[in-house]
Amino acid sequence: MRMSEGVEWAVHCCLGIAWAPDDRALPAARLAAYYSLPAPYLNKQLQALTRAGILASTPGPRGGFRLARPLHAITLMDVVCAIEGTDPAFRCTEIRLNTPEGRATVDPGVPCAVDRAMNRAELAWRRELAGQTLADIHASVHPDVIAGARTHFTD
Amino acid sequence: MRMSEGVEWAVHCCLGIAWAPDDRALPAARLAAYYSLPAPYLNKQLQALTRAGILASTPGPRGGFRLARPLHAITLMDVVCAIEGTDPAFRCTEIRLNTPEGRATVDPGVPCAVDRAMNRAELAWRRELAGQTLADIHASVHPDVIAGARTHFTD
DNA sequence: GGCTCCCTACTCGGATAGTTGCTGTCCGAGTATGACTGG
DNA sequence: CCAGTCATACTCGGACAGCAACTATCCGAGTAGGGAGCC
Repeated sequence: MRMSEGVEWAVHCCLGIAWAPDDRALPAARLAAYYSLPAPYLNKQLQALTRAGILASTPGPRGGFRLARPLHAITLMDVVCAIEGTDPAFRCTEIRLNTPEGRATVDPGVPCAVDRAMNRAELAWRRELAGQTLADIHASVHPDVIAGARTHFTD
Repeated sequence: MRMSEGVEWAVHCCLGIAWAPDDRALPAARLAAYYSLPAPYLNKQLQALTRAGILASTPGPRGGFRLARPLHAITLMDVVCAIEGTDPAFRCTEIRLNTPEGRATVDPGVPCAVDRAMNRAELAWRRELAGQTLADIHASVHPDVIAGARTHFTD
């Protein structure tokens, strides 16, 4: 099980956009250059964030991305779902029904015990992600880093 | 992010092995036939469980797999780690250090805030997995299912 | 001088190849069983 | 009748293809801005 690298990029880029001046949108190319990331692929991730309603994009000259809502209203869960999708990591294929007596002895109304146990763990994971906002992460970043980003994005 | 399908197989097969008669080991082919799974690939998963010390294998005629320890001593975390590996799903690549001023402003001793937040969520997930044993799952399976499996494995 | 129109350049957006890891498969090494042979 | 030996068949174990998803990339649609031309 491996989370897409785009999630890390997405979180960092949301913070970078928050640190940029508010008066104008931040182009994807600028973000890519700042974090030394491949620009076209980063663009793809930012598009996903836009579709999820986390970012707002404006095309044309002086266009780019800006936050659709403040940092404290964006949870890590939002970002992860935007990039990775909403499907659960564990997907029960109901192999208990494939047993010789499966369809006779198993009550389809009762969910698979394995599935329930996995979902319980995944719920704890999601709950923890939903409990942390980008503002929380922002608060634990050293001010010098934020100041450095701001100057690089002001230009 | 998607968990390997082998995890589901592994948990169900551990239960199946537990339900089989204790006097002899259960061959992988028998398990595969019972759950309608591809035998060679299931064998691969069982090998992983053996390497992790969850199962014990005996080659030769009347050989097969049996539990290396009782159900209550096997957690879901054990099974997931055996199949998926121990690497965390989120792997921080420290892109914060790739910024122009990154190596100057970021203190390498302070961990990445994004990484810490993700690890916190993943820890909650692992904690929940470690808190559930196969005995717990076994307890919530209908007795008829267990009886059916036992007869099919006794033969 | 001011307004309108057009052209340019810039940006996002989705459609298109490359690569890694999971899925599925196969055959060889090793061993307990059972039969056979000799005492 | 019993013990030793051998052949056999069965099982796990690791090495080998196929496929899907992630990674990386490109080019086209759309738009704001600036300049030229006209009134």
